Formats: sequence, structure tokens, C-alpha cells
Amino acid sequence: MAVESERPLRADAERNRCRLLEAAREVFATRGLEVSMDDIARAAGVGVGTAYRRFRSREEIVAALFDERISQMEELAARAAQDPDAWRGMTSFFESSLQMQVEDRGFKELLFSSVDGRERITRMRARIITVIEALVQRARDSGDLRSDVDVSDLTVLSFMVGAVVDFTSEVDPGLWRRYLALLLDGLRAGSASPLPGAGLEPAQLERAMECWHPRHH
Amino acid sequence: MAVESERPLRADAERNRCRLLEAAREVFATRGLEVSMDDIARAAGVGVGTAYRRFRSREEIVAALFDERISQMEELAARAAQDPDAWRGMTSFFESSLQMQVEDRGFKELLFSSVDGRERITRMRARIITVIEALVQRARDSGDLRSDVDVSDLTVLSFMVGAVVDFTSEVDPGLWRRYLALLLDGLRAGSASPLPGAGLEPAQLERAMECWHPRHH
DNA sequence: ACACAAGCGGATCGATCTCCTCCACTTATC
DNA sequence: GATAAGTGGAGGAGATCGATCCGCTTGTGT
Repeated sequence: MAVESERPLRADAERNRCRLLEAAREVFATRGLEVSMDDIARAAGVGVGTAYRRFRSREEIVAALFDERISQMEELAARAAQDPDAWRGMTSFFESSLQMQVEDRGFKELLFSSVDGRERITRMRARIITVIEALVQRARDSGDLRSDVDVSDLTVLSFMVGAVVDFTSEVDPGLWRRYLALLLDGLRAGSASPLPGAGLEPAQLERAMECWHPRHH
Repeated sequence: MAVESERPLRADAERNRCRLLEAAREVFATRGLEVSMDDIARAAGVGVGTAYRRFRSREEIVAALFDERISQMEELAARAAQDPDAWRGMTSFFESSLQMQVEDRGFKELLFSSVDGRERITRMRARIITVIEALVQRARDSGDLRSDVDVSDLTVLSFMVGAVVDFTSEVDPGLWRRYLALLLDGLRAGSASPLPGAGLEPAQLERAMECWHPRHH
């Protein structure tokens, strides 16, 4: 990234840049965002020096990588919005976005924490939330989604299932679907008890994410 | 703890031992198990040396503190088992044991991870699980709890709500009840869809807890 | 009141980690 | 083949954490 409009990189340097990005993608996905530059460099088979010459910081790599993921997620939401069955649209989006989080632990951490630059992540979350908002609204209007939940609830529930993934993926990688199903049963309209209290305001949700940091080791 | 049957500690030493335990209780509850001996000593207002003289390791302090918590939890379960309404018994136990986890982060981490000695924790978990087993069985028999869930599910669900606490407690300390209610609605018999797959075997549950480590910072 | 064992504090050492720089060496390019 | 661009990775700086050690203080029994 750094400065554009410079002369292009030498061929081998460009090759190393790609190798670094590819290695970072892999390492972020399996071990999360809290890996050192040394880890990334080692995975790419280049020296640390090269890593730092190409990217000023880990944040810069993250930025270069995760725009793509956000677009993917927006596309999922867009497709879900076209499902004639509002409930099925919402739940399938729920499931597929969770699948993304399962496959990419770094992305999950990026969604729910602020280990990297506040501002760009806030913007990207806002984009996603508005798309989901529509999904939720539609499912509620159709009468399938209980009326006392909102988008913030969906976000928190998504976090919950993500936590289950952390907890059980070593033992049974697909188990999270079981608990997702349970949650969805609870989300259906006509469920037993009205929910106590209210969901979070957008600002609160943002602050929750700022306070939370992904697990260690 | 160390060796018993020694001559009793000098009065000031005993006083410091208590101060250390008290401080450790506090620090574990608010910041989790991953605090250093220095942290505990500082909170107790004694030198690190004193801390190490009284307790060989942090694990020893943990052991000294958390037996009590386990008993509390067993007592909760016992009381719940006497509720004439099986469903209400189970849910109230669920809620009050979660309340314990909210109030003591160290205890929560101890329940779901293996940051400290495997063996004693395994034993203590076994004790609790058998008590809960009975609660679940009874609620299922009464027809209130859906028949496709088991104790391992309750454990995982408990973990999920605990994760929500981590995520939202700074912003709205009671919010977890909202999601607990949602889960309970999903747990009621007669819910929409049968659950996919099966719950975890006891050994798998144990391994999940071994793999998982509580969050950093 | 006094001697001395018991206890105390916290400076300090060693072991890890991570970030990041620097420079002697290699290599692509013109 | 000259030279600018790029490379690797040793190593310094700075944090943390566990654990120890020793000069000083204090409780205790007589």
C-alpha cells in the first residue's frame, strides 16, 4: 500500500509482496490477528526486514486483505435479501456469514474487536449493519421473526455462535450449527416469553466491540 | 497450604496469608485467572517475596479459593432440584450459576478452561455435571425441555452466555439475561426444528475445555 | 527486656516475546 | 558489468513474568 505513484517494484520484490500477503491471509485465518510480523515473515519464507520494508505495520496488511471479505459479506446479504421467503433469507445469511467467520478467524476478530485501527473498521461495520437491518426488518414484517429483537441482537447472537466455534471447533468443527439452530428456534415469532430489557443502541454496540479483545493463545 | 502439621504461622504471617487470599479473590474475580503473582501481592499490599513464601504458585492460591465456589454451585443445583416445577428448577439454576460466573470471572475461566492443574478441575467438573444431569433429566421427563438436548448442550450454552457477558458487560451488565431468555425459548419443548447432529460426548467436552483458553487482556 | 528465629520487602536476575533497525551481502535491470 | 534496489536475519530496546536472595524488621518465648 504505502505510497502509490512510485516507480513499480522490482520483480522479485513484487513477488515477495505477494508471498507475504498470501502467507498473512493463511496465518490470520488460522491463528487470528494477534500474530507477529515475524510469524508472517516466517510463513512467507522471507526475512522480517522484507516484511517491514513492504508494509509499515501489521495493520497495513490487515487493511490490504480484509476489504475483500467485507464485500463478500455484503454480497451474501444482498443475495439473502432476494430470497422470496424472508425468514429463510435472514437465517441463510446468518449461517453463511458464520461460515465465513469459521473459515477465517482473523475476520471474526476484526468484526468484533478493535485490535486494529478504529476508524476504518467502524466504517466497514456500519456498511454491513445497514444491509442486515433490511434483512431483519423484512423478516419481522413477514411475521416470522419475533418482534422484540433488532439488528443489535443479531450481532450479539452472531458473536455468541462465534464463541462456540472457538470453544468446540477442535472437537467437532460443525457443532456450532446445533446451537445456531437452537437460537433460531428461540428467534421464531410466537416463542414463549417476551425478552427482558432492550437490545443495545448502535453506540453501545460499538463500545462493546472496543472493550472486547479476542482470546489469547 | 503447603505442608500442614508444622508449627502454626506467626501472627503477622497468618495475617498476610489472609490478606493475600482476600486480594487474590478480588483480583481473580475482576481480572480473571491470568494475573501475575506480582499483581496479587500488590493488591494485598505485601511484597512478592511474601506471596511466594506463602504459596508456591498461583495454582495453589486458586485451589485454596475455588473449592468454596464449587460447593456453592452444587448447592444451587440441589436447591433447584427441589423446585416442584422441573422446568423452573432447571432454568433458575441456569440463571443463578450464570450470575456466579458474572460476578467471578476467575471462576468462569476455571469452569471452562485448563489454565490450571488438569486433574483437580476435571474432578470438580465431574461432580457438577452429575448434579446438573439430574436437573436436565427431570426437565426432559416433565416434557418442558425439548428431548433432543442433553447436559453437554447445557454446558455449551452456559459458555455462550458467558461469552456474551465478556462482550457486553462494560456496556450493559445485565444484557446477558436477554440472550439467556432467547436461548430458553429455543430450549422449550415443541420448538420448530429438530436439532442437527448430536451433542458432545463427555470426553469431547473435556477436550474442548482443554483446547480453549480465556481471552487476553 | 532481650535475643533470635521467623518473616518481610522488593531489587534483581534470567527467560521470553515482540517490534523494529541496520548493514553486509545478493540480484535484477539497464 | 555497474549500480541501484532489494534481502536476510542478527541483535538492540523495551515489556512481562516467574522466582530468588539477602539485608533489615518484628513477633515471641523466656
